[in-house]
Amino acid sequence: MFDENPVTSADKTFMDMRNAIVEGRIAAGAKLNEAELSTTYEVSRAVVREAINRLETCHLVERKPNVGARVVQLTKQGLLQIYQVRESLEGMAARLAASNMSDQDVSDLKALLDNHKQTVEGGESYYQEAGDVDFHYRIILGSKNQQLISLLVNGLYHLIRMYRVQFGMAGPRVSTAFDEHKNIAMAIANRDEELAEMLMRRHIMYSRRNIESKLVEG
Amino acid sequence: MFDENPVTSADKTFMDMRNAIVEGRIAAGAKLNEAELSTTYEVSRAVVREAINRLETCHLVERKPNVGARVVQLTKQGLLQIYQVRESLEGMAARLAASNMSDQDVSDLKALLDNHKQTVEGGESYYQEAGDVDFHYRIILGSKNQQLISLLVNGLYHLIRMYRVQFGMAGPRVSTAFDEHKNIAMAIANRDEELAEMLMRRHIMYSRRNIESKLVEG
DNA sequence: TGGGTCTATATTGTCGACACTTTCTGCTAA
DNA sequence: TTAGCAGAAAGTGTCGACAATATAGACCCA
Repeated sequence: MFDENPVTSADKTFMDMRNAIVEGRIAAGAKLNEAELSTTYEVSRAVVREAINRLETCHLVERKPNVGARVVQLTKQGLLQIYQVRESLEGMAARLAASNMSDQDVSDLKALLDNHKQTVEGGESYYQEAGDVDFHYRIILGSKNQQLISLLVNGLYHLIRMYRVQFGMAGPRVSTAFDEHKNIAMAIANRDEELAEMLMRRHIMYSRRNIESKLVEG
Repeated sequence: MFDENPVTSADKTFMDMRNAIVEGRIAAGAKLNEAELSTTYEVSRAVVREAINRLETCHLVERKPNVGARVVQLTKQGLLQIYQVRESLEGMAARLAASNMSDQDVSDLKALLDNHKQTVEGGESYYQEAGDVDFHYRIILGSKNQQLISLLVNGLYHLIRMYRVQFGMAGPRVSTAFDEHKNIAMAIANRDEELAEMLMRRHIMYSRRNIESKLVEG
């Protein structure tokens, strides 16, 4: 959904590694050994290094000169900081989307939610997750602000996914979240910038609180 | 101010190229030829490629597979989009700084402004620019939100500088901006989160308008 | 003359080898 | 016993060469 097809070998290695990290097959905090990875993925070290560079760009790994790269550590504090940033940026995205989305964009968004509704009623949690990501993704694109799009899509989204997957919070708040989505879409359709931003910020805030409560339990 | 000393050869090349781009010695929109750059900076192509990767990370260049990298094009629209994002992110930084800065941080900030005042009265425009960057930088750090810090410092700030330098807007609004800084610092010292955010957002908005008016003239 | 194909050239992508730095290990000496 | 210092091992940084791809230009044909 996010990425075009990988054209170069480094593209593919980057995506493979990214998925491995997001899904925890490469553990959080783990050291990345270039030689080892190059045999695993059957490419040269140069390709692995290129892939690691890009992983660093989307904040999934951290590098230290002459020492190496590690997968980021997942912490409660880190998660909350991401949600703080998300609230601000996606709130803004919703506001901009309300003024910049084309009518076509808006009806596509509604159609997405209709589709989504079916699967929610079916109760399939994976599709719920995917649907949620897709919804947010479209609003980000709808902002038509390239800087914002780049920051969120290339910069934060995979990290968010990583937290969701590894903290085991796929498909929370299913029907509630769906209603929130519907209201946001409505505000955007009405070109109500202020309301769209407010609803999006609250939507993300609720999501954060939901996660916080789970973390305290866990 | 921003960066530690370069430890590796790629670090140095990256910084050199970054300055060259920000200051326009490598023109906006220019194609980056790896072989050529490798002779210019007297390093291997691998090092140049690494540097280009990092330049891409801070949005100063764009790469296309099998084609190459170009310096970003500066457009009025792009500038406005950056300022939109800045308003949101730095507003948030100011709010977080008001709650998270240590008392020591706050007095350092005040001291900075006092120093700054002297140079403003001296009327030295270069120091004005540097002082402005430094002020904003401290508030960003004061937010203590790593994600936010990374997005702004590694992701946006050099691009902003590039616009400022190449659109020839060094040292605008000198004394006005200084007063705004003072008010923001005051709000932070009073731990008034809401006011700090609002003042910062307006400060950046004024700055944007100032630039917009210059652009229409130019 | 215009369009299209094919070749030649330039440029990026990938590779394996070597250089340098860090880290581990075992030894020496107080 | 332990602190500290070699020396070895492991890992990252850098390099030059080769492979694959895209671009530019010549040539052909309608």
